[in-house]
Amino acid sequence: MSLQITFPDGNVKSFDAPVTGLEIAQGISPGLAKKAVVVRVDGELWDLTRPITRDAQISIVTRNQPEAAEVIRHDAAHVMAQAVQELFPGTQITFGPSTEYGFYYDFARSEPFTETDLATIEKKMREIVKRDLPITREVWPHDQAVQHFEASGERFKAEWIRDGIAADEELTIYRQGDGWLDMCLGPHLPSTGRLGTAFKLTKVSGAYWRGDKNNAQLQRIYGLAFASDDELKAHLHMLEEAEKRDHRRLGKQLDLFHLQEQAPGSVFWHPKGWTLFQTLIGFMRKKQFEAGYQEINTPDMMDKAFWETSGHWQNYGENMFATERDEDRTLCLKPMNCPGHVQVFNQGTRSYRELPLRFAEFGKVHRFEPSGALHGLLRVRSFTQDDGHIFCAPEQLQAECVAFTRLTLDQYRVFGFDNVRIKLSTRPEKRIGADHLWDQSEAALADALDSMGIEYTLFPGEGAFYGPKLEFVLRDAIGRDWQCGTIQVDLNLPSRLDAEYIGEDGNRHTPIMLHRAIFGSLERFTGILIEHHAGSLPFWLAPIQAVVAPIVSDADDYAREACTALKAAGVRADTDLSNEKINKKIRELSMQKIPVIVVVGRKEAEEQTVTLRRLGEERQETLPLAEAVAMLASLNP
RNA sequence: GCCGCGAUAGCUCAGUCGGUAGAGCGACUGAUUCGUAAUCAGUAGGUCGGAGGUUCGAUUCCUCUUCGCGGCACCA
Repeated sequence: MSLQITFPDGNVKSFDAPVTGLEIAQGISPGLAKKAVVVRVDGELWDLTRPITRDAQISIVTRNQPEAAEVIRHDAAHVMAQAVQELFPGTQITFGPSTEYGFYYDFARSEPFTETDLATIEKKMREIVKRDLPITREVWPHDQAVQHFEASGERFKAEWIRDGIAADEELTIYRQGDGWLDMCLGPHLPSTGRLGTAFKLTKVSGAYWRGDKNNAQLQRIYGLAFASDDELKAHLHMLEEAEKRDHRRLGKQLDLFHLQEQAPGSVFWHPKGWTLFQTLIGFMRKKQFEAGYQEINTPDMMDKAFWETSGHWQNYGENMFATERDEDRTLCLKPMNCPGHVQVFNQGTRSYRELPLRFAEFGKVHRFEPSGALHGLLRVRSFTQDDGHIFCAPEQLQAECVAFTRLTLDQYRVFGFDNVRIKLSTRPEKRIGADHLWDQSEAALADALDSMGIEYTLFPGEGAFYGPKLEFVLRDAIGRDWQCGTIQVDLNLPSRLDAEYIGEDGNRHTPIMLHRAIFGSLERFTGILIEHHAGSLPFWLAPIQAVVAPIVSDADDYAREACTALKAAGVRADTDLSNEKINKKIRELSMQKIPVIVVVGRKEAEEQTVTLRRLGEERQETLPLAEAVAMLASLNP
């Protein structure tokens, strides 16, 4: 027997007998063998100890390569599972994959794991790493695997093999040391010692077996794992930084808003937060006016019967708030603005000449979100949408999509979001509306993007039952994605609510309706904005844009004068006349993320000048008061 | 909604193996007027999330409950 192994550099080596990746690596250099994690065999990742029995192209994957991290993380999950079973006999293993920065493993155990257990488990993991147990791959027949797991009380594993793995599929078992084993696709490291030390257990939580809430509740333990200690350290540092920009923390620190238990999921906006909120609305109001929208306002509560007609009660009634009064009618708080907008459209007789008709509303909607889903400003039960509905003829669809996409991307850029991705979701299995309308609608969305040369990702079957949609996903300063804007074609609601217009041909037609939003939820967008900028909002958005800080109290009057001048020019200004040294004032105002500190001392008062210090800069700039006022005022839109 | 954890001064947090609580910052008062990230001193401030229970006595132990946090599920 002879086999040819081809290396990445094109070199070929012959072997007389099956050879493992580890042996090949050792043949090259002991250093390589030590750094090796897995071996790539004809594009597939294999265990280093798995014999290669055929001609193949191979490359040794070392731990500093990106593919290695996943193997290391997956191994960490297995080592953790073994540690848990050694420490807590009777705990069942289920499933434990690698994640973006680490791993988790779901366990079934009647007693809950506590935070202190994490330290114990982690210690045991380090012990298993030290034992340097060999990890070996075995192929088992299905029956044997089912029998084994059932005999050892691993009912979840047995179920998974019975239901989840086809009989003709190869079933691999990974043995860690003598006693412990798990069913797994692999690949794995040759021994537990290679895992290294760069891992850390982070949290314990609940999870449902196979992700279904009707199934058993399992306990999930999360951990981080990296190829090197430095990477782990860097990641922990990053997490700390992310925590510092948490909008809930900054909301308190910067006195923007608060939440309290009497109003779960609803926001108390403080003056500064509301200023920011209103600045966003004002900005969008202006942009939408320029884009041909007419702003309207529709009722917050409407008869339940109306929501039955629109179909919302049947589909989403579970999540709607309804009144309870001694009346023979029930009113519902609106979860969406669209039915109201159709009512405005329906007043009078509409002509094709009026189309496209674009309505906008900064409407506050209420949705009964599950208690466990609430999260600061990002997931609330009452929120304000920058909602809009466009009523148009089919042939106007594409142009409207183009206009909206342009408007949306322009606005995001202004807010500092340059990285925006677009998702196009098309017809699902269960849907209403004729296929030719779906054809037309999907084409309108796709052609709109193509005509602008904008890339997008297709999500077949992910559209709403009433029409296809585009979704706009923002990537923030630390790489997190947020879906905000959307435009959705609605082939359902107009006819359901009897919307009609008289066409050029004199006949009645049902308009096509587009739902669209750019911010989505203003509350949520505000939260995203706070986190994206880590609280240091750009000048034009900052609730307080400039604070005049006198150095000595002799300059207080001049400080007031300067502040008045700034306010008169439309700058959101304030004074800091506290009896503190300028050092303290600079510190406090910097921590409050005030974009511009206007320092005035005796010299400035005499010369009618001001000294500006911008947030995050030590550079100072002294200039005449009038000039400074004009300059700062010009920064506002 | 589910699993787990938590709730102490305006904020951040310490504490009490059951004997009615402390710090720093902030607030207030006074002194200080000091040119770019914390001047000094003093004072006030808490039914220890809510309701029940055990106990001579509960902020501490138990039960329920509300809200929050971390995930899971959900997100029209």
